[in-house]
Amino acid sequence: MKLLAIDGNSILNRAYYGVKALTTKNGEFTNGIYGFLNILLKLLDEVQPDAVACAFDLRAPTFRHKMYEGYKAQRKGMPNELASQLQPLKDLLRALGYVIVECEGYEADDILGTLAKACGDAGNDCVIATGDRDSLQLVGEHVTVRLATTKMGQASSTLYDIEAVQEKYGVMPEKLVDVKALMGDASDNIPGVAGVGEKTACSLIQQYQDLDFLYGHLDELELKPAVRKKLTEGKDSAYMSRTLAKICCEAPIDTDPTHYLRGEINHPAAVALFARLEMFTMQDRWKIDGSVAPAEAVEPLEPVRAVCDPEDLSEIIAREGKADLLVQMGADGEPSALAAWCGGALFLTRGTELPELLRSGLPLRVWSSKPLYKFGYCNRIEPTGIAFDGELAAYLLSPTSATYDPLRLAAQYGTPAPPVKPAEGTLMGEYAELAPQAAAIPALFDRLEEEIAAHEQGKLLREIEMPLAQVLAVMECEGFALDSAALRDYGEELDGRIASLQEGIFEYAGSRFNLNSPRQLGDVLFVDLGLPAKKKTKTGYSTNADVLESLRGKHPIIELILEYRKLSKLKSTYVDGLLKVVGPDGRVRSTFQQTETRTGRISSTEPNLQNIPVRTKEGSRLRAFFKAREGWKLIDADYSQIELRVLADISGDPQMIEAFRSGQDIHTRTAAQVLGLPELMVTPEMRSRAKAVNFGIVYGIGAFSLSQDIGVTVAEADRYIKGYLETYAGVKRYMEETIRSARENGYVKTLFGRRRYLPELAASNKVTQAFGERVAMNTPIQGTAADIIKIAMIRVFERLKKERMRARLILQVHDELLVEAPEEEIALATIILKEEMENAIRLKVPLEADTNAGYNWLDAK
DNA sequence: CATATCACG
DNA sequence: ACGTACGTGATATGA
Repeated sequence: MKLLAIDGNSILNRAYYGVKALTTKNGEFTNGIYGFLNILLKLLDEVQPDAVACAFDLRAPTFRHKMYEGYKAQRKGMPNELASQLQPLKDLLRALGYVIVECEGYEADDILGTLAKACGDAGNDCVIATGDRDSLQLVGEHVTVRLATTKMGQASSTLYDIEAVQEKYGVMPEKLVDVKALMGDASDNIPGVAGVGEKTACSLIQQYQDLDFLYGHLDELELKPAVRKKLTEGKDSAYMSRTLAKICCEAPIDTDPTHYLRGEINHPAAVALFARLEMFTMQDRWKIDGSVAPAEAVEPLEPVRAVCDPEDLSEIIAREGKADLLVQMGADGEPSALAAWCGGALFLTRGTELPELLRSGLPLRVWSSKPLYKFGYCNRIEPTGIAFDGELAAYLLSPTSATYDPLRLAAQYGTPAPPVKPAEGTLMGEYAELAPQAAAIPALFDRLEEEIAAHEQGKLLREIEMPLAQVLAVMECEGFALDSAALRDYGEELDGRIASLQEGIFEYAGSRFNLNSPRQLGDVLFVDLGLPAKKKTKTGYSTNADVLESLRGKHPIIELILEYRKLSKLKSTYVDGLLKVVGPDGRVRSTFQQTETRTGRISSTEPNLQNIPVRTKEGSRLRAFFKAREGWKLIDADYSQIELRVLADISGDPQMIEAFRSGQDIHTRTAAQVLGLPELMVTPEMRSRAKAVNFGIVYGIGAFSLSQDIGVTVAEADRYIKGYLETYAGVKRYMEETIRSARENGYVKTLFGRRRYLPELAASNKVTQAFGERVAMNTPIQGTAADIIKIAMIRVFERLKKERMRARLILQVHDELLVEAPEEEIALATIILKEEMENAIRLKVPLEADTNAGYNWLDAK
């Protein structure tokens, strides 16, 4: 028998400090667990044990602690980020079938000692895995220690047997306690003998074996007078230290190694934990079945009957009056497979019935409705029965998750999928993958609905997110026309300019190198040309625009590099990037992600149409290539200062409310109010600083960053902020109150009940906490603005439909909507846009939207 | 696959 | 003593 005995606390500790910060998208810290599992995998591979015991400290005062109060008293408590990982780690180890050993009044060390001794006595082998050198005293004929380390995320361990200990310390393992008795151990608060360090202690024990002999013959031994004096004075301390250092080998635990044979894996529990920790690769490495294998389900569930390829699915559903659907959509936007839960049975089909089901208007609960709306839009069907979207519900419940997978969520919410049993005469075949997912859905939906209700997010889900899915679907189908030919020409122009800039840069540099490599560029600028380096990154010198800007005028190469950067960004990301994704009909179709951001905004991918250049003249030329179709125009409408208006509303600050009601320019007004001047006296510089402060306030301002932004001293920036918060005392109160309530509840929410959890606030790291506070201040503002424009989008969509217009929404850019309309509809569509945006909700201040029409996006802005 | 950079609100 | 504004996505380099 070979037993692997693990010092759980010590290994977790090593793992935590050895693996860089790692959190789930939710902010839960996971680096210690991750490192622990890595080390464990490695150990299992190296040691090939028959049994494994994982020992952990209990928080209760320990046996040794009681003997000497100073012991470990000063040892710093675990940081919160580590302590929070202990319980999930233990749960996970248990789920993986390992036995956890804890013993009231004893430390993990003592448990290891007891196990090692019992193994040795019985002639079994014991390998101790720890990060702590204390355990080396346990090494013996049958006992070895593997000292684990994690360097740069790489797990490795060093093997210590009797020979290795002797080589390293020059004494037998069991004498290490005597060495420690003399030298002490600051980290464990073992005093030792004052003035005796490692060297002296080792050589004394090498010569005289142990404490008893040393003190028994102290007068006869040849010792330096100074050493003799120290030893004499430190005798009591030495003996007490030895007691403290000696690991107890008689903890009342089960020492039969067969007790520690690995048990059955609890797949559902493991899946749930791995999902929560977002360790999907790790889950695979532990060979955990993500589909929650039926045999190991916590409570065996009745298998559900699956009927494959029924001919009359629509009839069955019509009879039942409702169904839960999981539709697999192909790349072409057509359904490739469909699973329907109806009347307690599962029906699997190829998806040809989807049109009929969508047309029926029967209440359907689905996972991800947007693809269904897209399919409907392409096939001139308006699905009216979609009653619940599980994916959107899961997003609202936890907007920080990385993915929303029904099986993982079912595991997380404790609603495991029942096993699926094909009905007689049917073969699962191509549904093998869909069926287990579909089986998870009804119970998960029920659970999600309960949770949504408990969080009071029913309106948010049903009146905002779910209707929005249809609006986004239509926007994705419509796309945005791009003048590819003109864009290609522009690309060629850019190529020419980029090439000549590059030549100029190489000329100044005196060498040719890869200009796109910040590392190579850094070497050229700060080594070859000897320019002063401003900032460093992890990998070298920073060469970002801020740095380059500050070097302007120091060398003519700088200007060229800035220009090169600007143009090559335009060429590669926008010209080439967009040309790559234009459809055969000359339109680009973005995907709008509705479950991506932590604040409730939507995002846009492949291509991202929410970051098309506009701030520089050169960049905004790109917008001219985005155009309306023949005979149509674009209407652009954007909210004016929506975030500040939201802030005025939720803070209720009378000054700020008055500022917006007055209809004056907000930044000028802010400058005037803060500085106590009439608005006419506000200079452009004052206005621009006030504007920066306004922005800063929304983000959770800091004096340092503001000073960077507007180029004043930190002290001056600090004065601006103080002045601002004095003028708008209601804003100050809001910020404080929001943080307080975030600490109390663990989350912040928007006006419409959208939540974001903030585990960062509980971190022990000050920087992390400060970040949590800024997020707490910013999220309700950004999130409420996101809620509002979503409402506006739904209203615009509905109005255009009701008025039977051909105009349609094609894009949203956070505070801006773009409508494409036939020329004859422009006037009406413009009014509709403006009205619906400004009236989406009634705040304490008016909402304003500015509109503009044009043949391309540049003109319309 | 991580890092640096830069485009947007 | 330290790090430094909120939220995104795409591209290129280099380990």
